[in-house]
Amino acid sequence: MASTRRDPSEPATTDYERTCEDGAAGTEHGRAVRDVLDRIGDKWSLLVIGTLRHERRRFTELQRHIPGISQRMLTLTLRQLERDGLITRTVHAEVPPRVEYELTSLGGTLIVHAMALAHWAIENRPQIEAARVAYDSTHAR
Amino acid sequence: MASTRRDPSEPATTDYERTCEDGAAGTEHGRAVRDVLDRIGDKWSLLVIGTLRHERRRFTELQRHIPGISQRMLTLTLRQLERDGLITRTVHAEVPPRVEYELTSLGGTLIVHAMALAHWAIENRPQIEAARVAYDSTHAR
DNA sequence: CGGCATCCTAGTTGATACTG
DNA sequence: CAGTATCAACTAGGATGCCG
Repeated sequence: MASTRRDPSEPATTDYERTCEDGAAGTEHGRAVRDVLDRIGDKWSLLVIGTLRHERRRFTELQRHIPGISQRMLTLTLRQLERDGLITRTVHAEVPPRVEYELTSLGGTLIVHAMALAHWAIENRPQIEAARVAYDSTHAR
Repeated sequence: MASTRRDPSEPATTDYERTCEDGAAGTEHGRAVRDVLDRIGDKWSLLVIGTLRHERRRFTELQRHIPGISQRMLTLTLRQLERDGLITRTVHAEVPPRVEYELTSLGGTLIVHAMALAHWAIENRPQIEAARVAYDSTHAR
C-alpha cells in the first residue's frame, strides 16, 4: 500500500503531472479517477467509510449512525464498496443473523485522502460561502 | 455518537477528528463536505480545474482539452466554479470576444487534494479492478 | 436482523438549434 | 467566439412491501 512514491524506475514524469491532462479524458487513468470519484462523490459512500473508519459495524448500526439513509441505499452502497475491495462483509451464522462491515486496508488508505478533502471543505467553507454571496449579488437573481 | 454540542466559535481544534462523525450528517460541517463533494464529484468540474491548473484558458480551448464535454455542460460547470470562487472569468472587450478562465488561489489549494485523490485512484486501480473481478466471480452474475 | 424486488419521481446530462 | 434556450434521455435515490 503505502502509495508514497510511485515506481522508482520511472523517471518522475509520470502520473502526478499527467493526472490532469491524461487523467482527464477517456484514458485508462481517466477511468480510474472517474471510478473513484463516482464512488466517493456519491451521496453516501464517504459517510459509510467514515463511519467504519475506526470500528467495524453492523448493518443497523450503520443505519443509525447515518441519519437519512434508506435501507436500499445503505445496501447498495455497501455492496459497491465491498465490490471495490474497500470494505469487507462478514456474516456470522447466528440467530438472529449478524452481519459486520469493516474497512479494508485499501479503504483505509483512501479515507486519508477523503478526510484531507473534507478538512479542506470545512476550512474553506467561509470563503466559498462569501464567494457565492458576492456572485449572487452581482449576477442578479 | 451525536455529541451534538455545536459551537460556532470553535473552528480549528476540532475538525479533523470530527470530520467523519460530525461531517457526516446534516451538520454545518456536513454541508461543507457535501458542497465540495458535489462540486468535484460531478462529471466535469475536476477536469476543468485540472485543465486550468497551470495556464489560464479560453472557453474553446477548454472544450478542446476536455473531450466529450458539451458546450452546455462546460458553461454550467464554469459558472458553478466561478460562483464558488474557485475560478475567475475575464471578458476582454474585443471582437471577436475573448473570455479567459483562471484558477483562483482558493482553487489552487483545492486541486492539491483533488490531485492526491486522483493519484491514489491511479495507483490503486489494479487492486480495485482485481477486487471487482473477485467479487463478480463469487457473486454469480 | 438484514436484506432484495418493484415502482416512481426529481434532478442531471446530452443533442440540437439559435444569438450577441 | 462564447454563449443561451429547449427538449429528450438517463439515472440516482426514496418509498414501500415481502422474505430467509
